[in-house]
Amino acid sequence: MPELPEVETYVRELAPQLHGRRICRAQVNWPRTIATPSVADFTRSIVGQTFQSFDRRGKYMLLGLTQAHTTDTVAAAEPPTGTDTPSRTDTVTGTEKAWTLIVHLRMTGKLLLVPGDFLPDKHTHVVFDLEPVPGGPDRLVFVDTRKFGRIWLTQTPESVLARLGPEPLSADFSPGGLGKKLATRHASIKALLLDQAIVAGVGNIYADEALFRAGIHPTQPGGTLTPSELEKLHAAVCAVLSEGIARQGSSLGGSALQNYVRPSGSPGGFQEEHRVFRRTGQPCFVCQTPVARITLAQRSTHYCPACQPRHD
DNA sequence: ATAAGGCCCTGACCGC
DNA sequence: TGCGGTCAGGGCCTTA
Repeated sequence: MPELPEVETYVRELAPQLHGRRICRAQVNWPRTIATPSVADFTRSIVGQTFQSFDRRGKYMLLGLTQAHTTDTVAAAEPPTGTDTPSRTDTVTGTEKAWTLIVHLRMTGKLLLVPGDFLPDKHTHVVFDLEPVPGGPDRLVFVDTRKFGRIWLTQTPESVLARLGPEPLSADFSPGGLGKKLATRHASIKALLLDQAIVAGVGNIYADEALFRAGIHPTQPGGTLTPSELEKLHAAVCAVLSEGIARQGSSLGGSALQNYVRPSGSPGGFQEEHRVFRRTGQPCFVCQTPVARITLAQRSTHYCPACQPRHD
C-alpha cells in the first residue's frame, strides 16, 4: 500500500524517464478513476501536454505539465531539442495557467511506463500514449486492481491538497506543532496519525512502525501525549519515513496484483526493517514479547505490549 | 468540531 | 473443485 516513501520512490523513478515526454493520446477505461474534470475534458485537455516537473505532497504525486505549443512567439519559435533541459520557467504560455496531473495510488494503484506492445488488461484504467522517442517507453499506464486510485487534472493543485497537514520531512512538521494539533483530540494516537490533516503521508505501515520506535501504545489518546512523547513520536515518524525512502518503500508479501512494486517492477526493501507491522505473534526484536494485533479505526494495528506500555 | 461507521472495490483465503 | 462468506484498507461521506 503506497504511503509517502512509496510515492516518493515513484516520483523519483518516473521523473528521468518521463521528463520532456509529450502525451499524444489518452484513453480512460474506468471513468471513476478521473476525479476531475469530466473524462471528455480530461482527455481533451491533456493531449499535447508535456511532462515537465515531478513532485509529491503527502501521498499525492504531482506531475507538472506544459503546453507544447504556446502563444509565446519566442518559445514557439524554439524547436524542440529532444534533450532533457528542465526549465524553471513559470508558465511561459502567458494567459493559460499550467496544468498539473495529480495521482493518488490509494491501495493498489500503479503508474507504469510500458512498451508500445503492452496489452491493457481489466485493471488498466487509464492509458497515456507518449510521442515516440528513440529507446524510450511508449506508454504511461495507470493500473489499479481495487479501483480506489484517483487522478485529477487541475490548474489549481492547492484545491486538491487543501486539507493536508504539514509535510513530515519538512520544517513545517515539528513536535510543538504536532502537540498543538493533538491537544484537543481524544481519539487514539494511531487513528490520528492516519489523519492526513495532522501530518501528510503516514499510512498504516509507517504509523505502526513509528509508534513502536517511539515506545507509545497505539490506543493512547492523542491529547495525552507528553512533550517528551511528542518529541519521540516526531523523531520516529521522520526516521521511518526517511528510512522507507532510502529503502525504496515497503513491498509486502502477497499477490503480485496487489503488492507495491517500484515503477521498474523491483520490490522495495523497507519491509525487512519492519519491527511490528504484520509480525503478529512473532517475538519483538527488542524484548521477545509476542507482537500483538488489534483493530483501531478499522485498521489492523501491530505493537509490542511490553515496549509500548499503556499509561493514559 | 470530533468521532465513528459505511462505502467503494477485488483478489486472496477459509471452511464446507 | 466449487461456492459463499470474510477480510484488507485510504479517503471521503454521512450520521450521531
